[in-house]
Amino acid sequence: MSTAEETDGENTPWSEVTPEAARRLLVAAVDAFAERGYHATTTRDIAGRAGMSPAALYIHFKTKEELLHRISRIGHDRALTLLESAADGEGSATERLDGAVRAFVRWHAERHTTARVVQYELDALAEEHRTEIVELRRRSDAAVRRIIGEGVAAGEFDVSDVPGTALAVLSLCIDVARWFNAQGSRTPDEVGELYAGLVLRMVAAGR
Amino acid sequence: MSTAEETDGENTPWSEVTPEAARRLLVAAVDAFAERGYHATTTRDIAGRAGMSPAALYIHFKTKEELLHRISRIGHDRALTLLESAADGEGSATERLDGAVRAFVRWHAERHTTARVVQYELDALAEEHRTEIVELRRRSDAAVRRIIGEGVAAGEFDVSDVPGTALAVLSLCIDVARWFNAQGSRTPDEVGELYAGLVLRMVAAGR
DNA sequence: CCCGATCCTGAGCAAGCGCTTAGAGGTAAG
DNA sequence: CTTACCTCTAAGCGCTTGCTCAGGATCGGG
Repeated sequence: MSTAEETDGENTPWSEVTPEAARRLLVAAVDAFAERGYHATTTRDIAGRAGMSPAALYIHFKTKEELLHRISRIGHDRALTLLESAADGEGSATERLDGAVRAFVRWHAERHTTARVVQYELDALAEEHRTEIVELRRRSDAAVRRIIGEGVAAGEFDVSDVPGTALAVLSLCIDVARWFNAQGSRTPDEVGELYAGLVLRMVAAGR
Repeated sequence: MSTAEETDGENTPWSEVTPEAARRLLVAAVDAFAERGYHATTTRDIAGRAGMSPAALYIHFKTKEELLHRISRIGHDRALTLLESAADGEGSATERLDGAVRAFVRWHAERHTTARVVQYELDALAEEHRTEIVELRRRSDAAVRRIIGEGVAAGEFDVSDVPGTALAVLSLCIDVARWFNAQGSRTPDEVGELYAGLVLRMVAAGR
């Protein structure tokens, strides 16, 4: 609904987009795409939310699809960075999996507007752009698989189907973007805490 | 992609839709909506897939949205029936949760075309239709919550946040519709088996 | 003052959209 | 045969879509 959630933070989300007018358009597009979906959003709506005329959009972006591509690319880069730095960090596999799930879930809840576009509008991308993004997703999958695999090797986890479990863990986290509501009763931190606990139970070695 | 997956089964999925021409249109709409999304699908495309002229659609359905509503209603009815009959069946909470997850996941995998429309095109429904459907979803949530709650009461499960865990279980199952691919390496049964195991670990009492 | 560069608007084009209408073709009762 | 009904099509209406283009406003350097 509002753009408030995107306008700050420890990491100034869209700072790589310049000039400022282009950033305003992009943030407006994130809101609109998340609210109604890519195909149901008109360029007039995006421009209107950014306080500009429809033609202004085409000074900064060649097409409506380029807007989606830039959003998707930046979002996937951020999500992948979160996962890989958790996977390659220090600590036991248990600690790293806990951290990865916590960070990934927090991002999907806190930035659920962006995440919704990133996770559910993949099919609207042009062929070449989609293949680029799919490669980023493959690396996300690999990061989670790596943590779980190392946990099994270290005897911390008991998992018979590592790829399947990694898929389920990612799937669980991603779906947060679909149901999370900022007005709801849970904060992003609480959801991260809950989910990290559930995931650790899914992989925990017997006892 | 194809309509093959929808054209049979133990329960003849769209048998309640008559006459046959209307059913053909509806099945075509399911395929098209699942493939490109509701808004990106044209009435000309739906009619074309069903081998009819664009105008034929309007003899059987008043609007494009009515098609989506009927698909969504029938799909949600089926999903809810699966969950409630598992929840109210016989056996321990463990057995019932296992059965519920298995059946719900199987449905999302086997009928992933339908499920994708049912789960991800809610926002495209008219206000009155969406509130009707949301009520069905509330009952799905209640069914899962009931099983888990009873398992906790019986000492079979150890769950501190019952609503949160029920939400996560449903979320995990629903997201199968997003990633499941019929050409992939896993059968619906295998996914059901894997997921039922993971869910039981999530709620299992210590040891 | 003029200059070019940058950013934006008003007006609008071609194409495609959801949906309607007039009427054709087939079937079956009277 | 006529008549009524149901199913479907050909044609197209009114509107919205993504996008374009000629030109206006603003600014810093000469």
